[in-house]
Amino acid sequence: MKIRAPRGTNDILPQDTAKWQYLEQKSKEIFSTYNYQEIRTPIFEKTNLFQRGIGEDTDIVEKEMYTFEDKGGRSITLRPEGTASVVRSFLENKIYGHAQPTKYYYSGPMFRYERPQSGRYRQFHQIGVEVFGTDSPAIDAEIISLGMHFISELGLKDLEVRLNSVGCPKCRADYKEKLLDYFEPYLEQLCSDCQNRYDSNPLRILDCKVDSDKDFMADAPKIHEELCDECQEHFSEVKEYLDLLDIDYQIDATLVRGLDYYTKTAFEVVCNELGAQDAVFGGGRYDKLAEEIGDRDVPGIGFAMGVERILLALEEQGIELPIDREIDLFITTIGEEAQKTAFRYLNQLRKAGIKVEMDYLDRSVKGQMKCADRNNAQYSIILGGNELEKGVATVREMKTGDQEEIELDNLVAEMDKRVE
RNA sequence: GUGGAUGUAGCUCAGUUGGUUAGAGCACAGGAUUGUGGCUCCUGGGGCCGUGGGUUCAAAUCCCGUCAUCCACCCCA
Repeated sequence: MKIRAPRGTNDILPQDTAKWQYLEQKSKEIFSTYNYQEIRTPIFEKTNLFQRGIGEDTDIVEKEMYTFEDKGGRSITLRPEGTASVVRSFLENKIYGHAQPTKYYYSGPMFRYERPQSGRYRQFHQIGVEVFGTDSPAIDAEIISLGMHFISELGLKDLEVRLNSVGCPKCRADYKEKLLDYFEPYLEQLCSDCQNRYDSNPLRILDCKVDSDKDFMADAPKIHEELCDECQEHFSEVKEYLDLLDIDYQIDATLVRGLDYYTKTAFEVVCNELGAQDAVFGGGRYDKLAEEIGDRDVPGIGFAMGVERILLALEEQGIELPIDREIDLFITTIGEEAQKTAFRYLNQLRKAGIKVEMDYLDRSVKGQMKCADRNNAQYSIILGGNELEKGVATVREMKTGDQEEIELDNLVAEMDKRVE
């Protein structure tokens, strides 16, 4: 086979699409009980939306975007995440003029040019939520609770909520100074990556895997201890609301969002069975993002969860989603005349809403029965010369092997009664 | 972008120090049972051994390139 799916992309085949459908349907159900509504935005946007919305200095923008020029000479990018588009839409459609808050959810494919590995693909899928128009700490707790509600409902276990606050531009700038001062004498001892981080993104030094064991790490200043009064207050209220909901969490000082418009709450929910890419969902508050993209000061917060990662975790934990793979009946025929008669009944049964299948490959009776079995048919109908002569069909209940004859004229009505 | 491992049947994998028609289990098809699934037995169809080059009398096996997959780093869902 010469032509293959591009690197990092996956076909989702019927045995899996059933799981995807279940997941999507379940998420919609739960999100709507929290009064979140679906929003659908384009899968591609103008490149500068993401440059502004995610940040020029991020890896995503620097090296991971699928960017191309369209025939009109515009620079277009396949969305690498959902938030920027949703914020853009919120501003463009002037939703801020409506009563707030606005609570959205979305789901769909995202694209990042990265080396694939477990739980990471070039086309991957996220289900996410965004809330605009309030900076209430209750909403921060609500979306964490909402995400946990959803994945717990699926049966996932061994989940850990990690929580931090990255402050606001003001207190974060002060903190950065403190951090730089602190690390300056140790600069020589840091790994080469961290020496770069010292200039580009000092907060990242804190969760470096290479340097984590070095003794000076433990005493580095923690951001959640250096917040300004407002951010401190917000953070403790988020914790209070989470406590009210009995949601366990761990404060994680290494959890950061690099950019200036990310503010206050940052969180991540990890699953222990997942290996290196262990975040099932993650998000945070971005009170300065709307200002960056548009010119409105609108607070926002959201999370995104990785559908592939959820599926992976479910598999690791041996959790079977309740998926119905049965058919109601399978029609087995003997001879051409029976086959044609069956084809008519097949049609009538289907129109009555009964899930029916038959053989199209001229298989032997035994082969057709096998087929019925493989399809998990509840009943199989046998139609041959004997039956045609008597004007009946033999109906076999597959589980018990019990058989009875039913008048062809009553077949649809009788089967309708029998199937569940 | 960096590092490591791996590519043989639809799937999981054997394949000896290079040696003649490349194997097994599962799956699939047919039969044992003149018209009846699940168990058992028999038979059968399926492979450019990822791909391109090289070494050799001879390559699935050795060497190099390339593509892909997996794992990890970076970063993130």
